[in-house]
Amino acid sequence: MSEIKEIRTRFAPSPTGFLHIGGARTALFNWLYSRHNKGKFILRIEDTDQMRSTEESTRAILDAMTWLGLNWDEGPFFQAQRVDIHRSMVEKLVEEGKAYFCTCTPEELEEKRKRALAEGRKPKYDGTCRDKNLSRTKNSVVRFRSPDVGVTIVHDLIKGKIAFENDELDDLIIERSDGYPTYNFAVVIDDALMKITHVIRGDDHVNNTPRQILLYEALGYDIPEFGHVPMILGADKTRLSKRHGATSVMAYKEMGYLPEALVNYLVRLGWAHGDQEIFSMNALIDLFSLAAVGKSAAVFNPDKLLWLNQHYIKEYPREKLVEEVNPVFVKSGYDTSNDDFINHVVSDLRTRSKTLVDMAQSADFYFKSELEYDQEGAEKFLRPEFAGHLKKVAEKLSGLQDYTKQGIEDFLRSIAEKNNTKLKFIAQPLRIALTGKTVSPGIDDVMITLGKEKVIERIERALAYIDYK
RNA sequence: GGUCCCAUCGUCUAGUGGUUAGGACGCUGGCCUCUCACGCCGGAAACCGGGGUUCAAGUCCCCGUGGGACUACCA
Repeated sequence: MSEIKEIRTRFAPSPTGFLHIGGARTALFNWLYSRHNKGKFILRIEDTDQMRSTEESTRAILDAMTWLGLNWDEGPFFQAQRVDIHRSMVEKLVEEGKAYFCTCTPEELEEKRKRALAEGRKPKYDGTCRDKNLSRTKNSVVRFRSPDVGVTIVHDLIKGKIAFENDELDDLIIERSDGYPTYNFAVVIDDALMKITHVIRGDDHVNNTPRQILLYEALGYDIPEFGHVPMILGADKTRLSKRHGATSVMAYKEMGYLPEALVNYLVRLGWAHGDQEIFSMNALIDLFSLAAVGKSAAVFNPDKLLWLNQHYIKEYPREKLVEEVNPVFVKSGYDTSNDDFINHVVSDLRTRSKTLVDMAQSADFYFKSELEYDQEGAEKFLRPEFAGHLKKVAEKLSGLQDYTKQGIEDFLRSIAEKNNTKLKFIAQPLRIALTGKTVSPGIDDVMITLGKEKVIERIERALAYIDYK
């Protein structure tokens, strides 16, 4: 009986910008895999690029993770704070003859690379310093002595077996002249020391994997499992970027998306469970597996995300939806102090809003004290021939006992009947009078939400408008 | 250029040798109806090409083609 190892995954973004859609999905897959296996999810910030890393970015990434509900069990660890460890490992490799100092300048390297490319050779390091047995100098770097024979096999959980000829791999730099480790080295050290069992990341890293495996071996570490998830592409099938619209997770929050919608959308990009489209977080934790992750790149489809968002707005528990939309209402300048009123507004609009921002926009008439009438609608329905109907409604409304959806509908229908007209010719003028628009929630719902008093007030104002005209 | 990955409707995908190739978004026809939505019913829409293997191939193999990634003292 073999010992059962705790599953440990990690998300290791570099803080050089916001958390984007692709990174979020990678984080999500890691999170789900650890949760499904009752393991641990570790967050590590890869900030060894001192030039490009910022604290704001770190903050933004953490915020976005939190918003999505991707909580971490350990960290955030900061790679730059671990350079002493990395350096000591570099030292160890040098001592063991598995790494060496190199004094080739970037300019020389660039020159050689260009020439190799021009002559149709592979632009890999030519080993100039490999056997010179140099020692550290001011601008020296440390290179890994990569084996030039043999084959390195990556057993990828998603893509299967991938073989690389070792002579394709060159002696990569593991420590830069500024003393900081490079990505391929630091990531190996940290993953090994943090006991990461499953490295799940974008498939732009597959070509790095054999180098990293060689490093694991040189360092004497156990090699983790790898799973490379396909990229997310834009509509033109190139790597997703700003050109394709919003790519920042938090931008979607600003646009009125619900985190559940984004998570649900993201998980379905590359992963499927039969025909199922809608997944709660708990369902995902229960069902997620790397075996069901597809191998091919996926195109980001904003329309489907929008549909999911609409779905979640429709299905959210009302209290939760009210909570989510409240800040958006406040931002629009609406008075949200009356809970009962807001509850009604949200109920009226939830089946006709694709985003929270959308909802706030169409909710404006509930909060305005003076309505502006939609021009076409007013011309069509705020006319003398409908004034009588409106007047009747206003007059009789105060006496209406059954102020409910059904009661109001019966009431309006009876007025239509008595005036020998269709409900439509009562409802439409009423709609303009109460909402200023030709499009709104059901007129009965609007009346309930607004309350008798405001309804009568707005009808009177509309009547005045008709007279004035 | 080299290395590596990928390939089912426009898009996301189901499919693990025998299916009328299924679902979803979008598009579209209809129903419902006080408008708009929601909801419901229906429609158009796909196995990149060529060779094998097999009684049988979207599914396995090979070769093309197309797309993508990497090829940094970025991660």
